[in-house]
Amino acid sequence: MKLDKAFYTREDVIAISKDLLGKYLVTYIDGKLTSGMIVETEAYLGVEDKASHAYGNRKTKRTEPFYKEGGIAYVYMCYGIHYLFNIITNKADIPHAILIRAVDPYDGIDTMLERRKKTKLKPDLTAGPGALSVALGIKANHNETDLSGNDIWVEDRGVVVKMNEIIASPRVGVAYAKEYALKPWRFRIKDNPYTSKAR
DNA sequence: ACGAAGATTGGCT
DNA sequence: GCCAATCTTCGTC
Repeated sequence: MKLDKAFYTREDVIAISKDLLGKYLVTYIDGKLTSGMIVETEAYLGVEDKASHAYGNRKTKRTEPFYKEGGIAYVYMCYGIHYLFNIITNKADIPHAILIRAVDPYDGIDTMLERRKKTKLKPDLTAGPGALSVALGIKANHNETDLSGNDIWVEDRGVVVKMNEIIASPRVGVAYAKEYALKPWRFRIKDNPYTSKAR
């Protein structure tokens, strides 16, 4: 069943990041249903987190979604090429976000292969935030999409991920964030082949 | 196999 | 201008 608003508006973004592991990210875009089980997430703690776009309550056009109530998508372009899909959490004006880094393909694998211009199902189909967005058809116009709508949502399909199957590690690509670069706010499911390269 | 570089937009120093 | 929450391609070993 679809996760409701109450799931996203909780205050503990780290707990939500862990809870999202094993849930299914589903999109219905361009008339095609695609989905995958979330296997890797990263928490961004907003105001106090130097790696976050919303560090220090930074407010720009780009960061506007951060200040809305949890349960919407934040899609932004990185390196001018890739769209990264994030979920905004917590209440309005508290800029927490969770980056979805990898999913394990489930529904609509043919569609995902087509979008990624691949012919064979390999672990790189949806490993990595940029690849995942392409596979699921997520683009810039999906920024601020309400996750209780019918375009993008997250479902609980009864998969249980045990605590000892969750690996916490430092985030990548955020060395500039000083002490926050080392915080173990990246979560993945142990031994899942779709998590992006181990570090 | 692995490492280096390129693509390209937005926001900050 | 420069750098970023990245991925792919190309060159070399």
